[in-house]
Amino acid sequence: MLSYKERFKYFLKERDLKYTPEREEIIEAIVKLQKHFDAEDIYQQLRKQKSDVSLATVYRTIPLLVDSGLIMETLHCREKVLYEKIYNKRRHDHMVCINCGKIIEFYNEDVEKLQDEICHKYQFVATEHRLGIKGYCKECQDKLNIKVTHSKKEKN
Amino acid sequence: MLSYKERFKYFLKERDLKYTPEREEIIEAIVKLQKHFDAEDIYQQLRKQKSDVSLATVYRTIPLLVDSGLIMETLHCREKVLYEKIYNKRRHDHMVCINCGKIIEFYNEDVEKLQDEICHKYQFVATEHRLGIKGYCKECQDKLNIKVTHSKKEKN
DNA sequence: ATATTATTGAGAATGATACTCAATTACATC
DNA sequence: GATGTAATTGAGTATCATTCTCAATAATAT
Repeated sequence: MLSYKERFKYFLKERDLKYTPEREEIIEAIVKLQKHFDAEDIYQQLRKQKSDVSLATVYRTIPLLVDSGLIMETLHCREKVLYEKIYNKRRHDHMVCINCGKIIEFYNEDVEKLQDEICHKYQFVATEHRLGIKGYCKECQDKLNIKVTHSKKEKN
Repeated sequence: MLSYKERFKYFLKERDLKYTPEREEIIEAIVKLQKHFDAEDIYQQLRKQKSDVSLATVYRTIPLLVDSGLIMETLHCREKVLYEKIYNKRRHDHMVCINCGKIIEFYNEDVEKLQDEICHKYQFVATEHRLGIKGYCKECQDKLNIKVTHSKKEKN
């Protein structure tokens, strides 16, 4: 398994694109970022590294990072696109607490099986899926005094 | 089951908000809209109805429509939020063709079961979920000569 | 070393959505 | 039906993330 830098360099070469210092610094930045991040987070991390790659270049580089399989768009939150590193990580889905904003990652084998089943039925070839569950995390349930009533909708 | 208008009127009254002609015209517009739509689509439908509700009012009304359970945010496409009517409809998920953009709706009971299971494990209380599958629809598979290899990732 | 072509930064442009504010209106109460 | 009050409206402006433009620079192949 190649390192992030090597993988990116290889990807660029494949497409006759150039491996510039700016692109290297961006790779260094995303490697350091944890969890979910947006373009601005990458830009701030670059500042921390004393790099002065422009925000425009960050935006220009994101599609390359996505195409090279290093990161992927995962969540839309408050009109922002969030990314996360996916190279060398197993895929997972998300639960988002609508009270505190906490993001919980989970992996479930059955989701993949279900996807296969559904795609087969509709003659669809999937390249990816995203399952997002919104609701309340344990802490917020306690805080807000929400009672657990599994998936039963309250009548109104 | 109340009509869209009655449901909205009731919702507004509950909150001491006013049922204005503009809001009524917006309701009439969304009732006529099919499938997935955005704020601009509502605005255009209003124009067709010879209503001159402003776009600002459309944006202001959308959260009310969401809170009243008449529509819901369903997909993010090209940085736009898409909505769809959900009142009196059973919930479903989506497959989106990344070639032609076609949206296929599907309902699968097991998705709900899976959600319960996952939420139970993580002590999470779900209010909603969204499963989106991206890939290629039948027509585009044929057009692009894509072979079906269910969910096996090609090695690279 | 040179030529070619991609890349960069800066700033302007875009486009969806939100805000501001004065004028208007819905509705509860009289 | 008239009145008061708070909600609502349209128009225009503001915001904010993202994309584009363009001239200057730099990475690679030869």
